[in-house]
Amino acid sequence: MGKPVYIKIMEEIKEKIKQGILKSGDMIQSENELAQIYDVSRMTVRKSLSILIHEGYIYTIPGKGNYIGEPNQNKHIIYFDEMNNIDAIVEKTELLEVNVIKPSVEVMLNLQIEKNKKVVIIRRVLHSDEGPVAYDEKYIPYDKGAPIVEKEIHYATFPEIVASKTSLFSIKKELRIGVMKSEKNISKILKIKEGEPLLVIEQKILNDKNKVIGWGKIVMKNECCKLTAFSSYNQEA
Amino acid sequence: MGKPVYIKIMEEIKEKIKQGILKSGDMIQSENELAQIYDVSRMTVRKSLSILIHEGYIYTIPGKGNYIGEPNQNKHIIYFDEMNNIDAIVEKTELLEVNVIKPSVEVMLNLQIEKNKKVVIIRRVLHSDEGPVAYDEKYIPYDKGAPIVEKEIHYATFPEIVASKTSLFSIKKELRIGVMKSEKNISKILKIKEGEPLLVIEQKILNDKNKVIGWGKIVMKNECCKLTAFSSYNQEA
DNA sequence: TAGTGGTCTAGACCACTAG
DNA sequence: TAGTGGTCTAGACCACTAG
Repeated sequence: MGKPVYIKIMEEIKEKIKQGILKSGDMIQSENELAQIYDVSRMTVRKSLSILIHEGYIYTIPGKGNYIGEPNQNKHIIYFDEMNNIDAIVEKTELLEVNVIKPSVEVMLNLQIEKNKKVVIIRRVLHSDEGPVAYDEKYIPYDKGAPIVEKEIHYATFPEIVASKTSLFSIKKELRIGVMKSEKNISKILKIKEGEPLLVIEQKILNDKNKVIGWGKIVMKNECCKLTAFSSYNQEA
Repeated sequence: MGKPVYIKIMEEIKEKIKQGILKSGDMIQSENELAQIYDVSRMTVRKSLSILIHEGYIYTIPGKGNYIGEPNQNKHIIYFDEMNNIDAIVEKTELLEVNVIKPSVEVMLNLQIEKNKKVVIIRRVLHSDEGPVAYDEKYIPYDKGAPIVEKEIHYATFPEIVASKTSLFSIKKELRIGVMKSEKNISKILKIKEGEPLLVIEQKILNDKNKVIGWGKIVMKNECCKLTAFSSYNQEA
């Protein structure tokens, strides 16, 4: 009912784009023209347009005008968090190991550290109410004197574990999704046959200066842990 | 150098959040106070805050104030498009089949159509310069009289194929990522051993009214097609 | 030179919150 | 009742574009 004017204008233009009345590359009316047409101030028009810009419907060339964008249907949003997946909610975690070790080459490369630097290893098994669903391995560069509190690690997500050192707001995360065949060790842990396909999700945690402050991978049984992603158009609306 | 004032204010507040000076749940100064402090108009302050809101740093309770949010490190952005993956760029596509068929139960359920409705099936193999990398199977509800142009299908992504009927702006996409063991047929096509693990990405295309207008799945050889996702904080900055 | 978008102001009125 | 954010205005000056 009492929709603000800027929302109405935004929706009208969006509708024209969706219906194809305005097409990719088309220039839309200038802000001044729109202000006249809708009998509002230019600032109100700009508020409408800023939403469309944010959602990717239009883009601006300063000095020229506003144009209809190219629909980028390849951008998606995915929610991932080792504790709360869509299909299986983790009921229990089992801490297999917390230790300070010499890193393997793989870990060294991923953490971008020197050879003699030690790392903290954390190994967990995540259980749903129906049994083990995922095996989780995380590595953090070891700083002398930084205590490792096992209790804190039990139910924490990776960002939370690393966050003791920095604000959760200042870290970035990178996921890498792939597959692998279940090996002997993992098969035993997850109670599956050897050779079964597993979903592998690598997590890299970066700080504000793009320094790697954590790396790990989680391998998941397929049946319980599919990932879902949504195209980002219209999502924010 | 000539950064706008609203950017500076935004960055100052963001920095305080990242450094932990302002913590989750804290209320920040009111818009009027900030306007006084920075000696700008309230509208300028609001512009700064709107960025922080959009990026998830703060949230607003009307009538009360603006508050520091909870960092949601589980939201990621992933780019996916069957033609341009990160590791393997598709050089060539091979069209195996374009046909109108009676759908299987799986297809029927996913397209949410009735039993007697026919569907268009499109089967492709995607090749990089090093050989086959993915096998792709798509289904579209068949409308009488809608021509299927093989040429158009060859290099198109799924949204592009469906888009002839609607604007690309009015569709939504849903991905589902999982794994599977390579079966006989697919093994032959991708030239791999049976039982090898494959990444499976289901794509569901929805129109404006949330009606399914396309469903398909693409299975990818692991070595060449890892997916990468990034946490969405700081991405837009 | 006329027109475009980018930034910014100083005000207004509103619904809502909370003492 | 004083204060908060939400909406909106009518103006200003700027850098930039393109004829």
